[in-house]
Amino acid sequence: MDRRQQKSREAIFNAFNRLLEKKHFNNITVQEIIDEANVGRTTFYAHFETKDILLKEMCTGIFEHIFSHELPSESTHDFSEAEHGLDEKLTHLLYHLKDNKGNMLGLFSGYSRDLFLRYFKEYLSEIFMRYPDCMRTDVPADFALNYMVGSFAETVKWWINRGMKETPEIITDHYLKLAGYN
Amino acid sequence: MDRRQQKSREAIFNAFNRLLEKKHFNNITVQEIIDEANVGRTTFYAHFETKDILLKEMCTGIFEHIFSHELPSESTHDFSEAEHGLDEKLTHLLYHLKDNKGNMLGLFSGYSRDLFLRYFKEYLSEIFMRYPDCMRTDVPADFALNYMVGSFAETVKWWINRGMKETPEIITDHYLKLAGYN
DNA sequence: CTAACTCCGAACAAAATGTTTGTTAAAATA
DNA sequence: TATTTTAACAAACATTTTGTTCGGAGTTAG
Repeated sequence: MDRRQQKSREAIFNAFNRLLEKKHFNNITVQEIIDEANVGRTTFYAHFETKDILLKEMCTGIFEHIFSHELPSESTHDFSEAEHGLDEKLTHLLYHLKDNKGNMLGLFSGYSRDLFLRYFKEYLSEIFMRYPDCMRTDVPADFALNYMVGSFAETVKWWINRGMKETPEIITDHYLKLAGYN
Repeated sequence: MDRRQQKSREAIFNAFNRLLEKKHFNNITVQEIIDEANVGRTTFYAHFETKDILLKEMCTGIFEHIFSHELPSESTHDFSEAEHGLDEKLTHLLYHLKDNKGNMLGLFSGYSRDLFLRYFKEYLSEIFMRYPDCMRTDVPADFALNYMVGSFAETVKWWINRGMKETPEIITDHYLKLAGYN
């Protein structure tokens, strides 16, 4: 890919991220992003059709990076997955989030956590679906999945809200306790 | 209060609600609301400073109505509360939501559920805090509260998403099962 | 009845949106 | 190296949205 494209794209992402630290997504204008990123108006629209698409692409970028470790390709020998329990997976995931905090401070700790978490849940479902054993069977399956994903996302939000003070191990432990996994 | 004010306010709420059924909050303009409500531009801004405040006032209006039954004043004799368990409270709450569906279809089933749920959770916390017994003690108290509120909100979202097919009793039962209450 | 209040439409400036145009510089290709 | 493609850019543009101001007309309440 053209080096210039990367540079522009990067500049826009960074500017957007900086703005997200200070303002809510809704109240950020394309004009502000352009000014902050110091790119031409035309350039922005050449890269991103709308502000929403910018957000979406930013999120998928993060998640594809984070979840690439968590979701090994289908071709991988299956027992390698079985080796890692759900608790290890979740802990590992939280470590990735904590590490990425610096890069994605705007999305994580800004006024737009909810948007971030909406995309987060999509990827989270993939993980939980790989652990059918931890799913309760006395309620409908999709209800159970939604409950696990939703409550974990809420847990992460709680964690982020307070500045990620606790270790990932502690959070996973608390979560799995309340989820009735232990 | 002036009857004209009520009429205008009502017209704006209804128009906003109709628009929320079709479009996401972000993509609704004040102009559209004005046109749909058939009120003057000046009138809108006389009532609501911004679009966000309009949403907030609409939500608080709903919740104050719904939760007025659920949160009796402090002066009420306490044992009347103790009579009703958490399960009955939640079921009762879900019935209110289901009844109000017609009026608040836009908020409930539109593209802006997340916004609705954010305000919802604030009121929900009030309820759960009245039932400290159902809160786990092997994790921090605020973690437990956040977990209960968050997972219930996610449950409600799931329920709404699918058109509220199940009865409130069923939903409460499923939820309390997974919350480890039974 | 009167005084205060509310609505309305029109007009307004300021800001944001999304597109077009021609030019310049960088990258890919041959 | 020379050529061609590609991207960035500033400037200008029409359009839409925002939020405010004005005077006039109708409604409400004391």
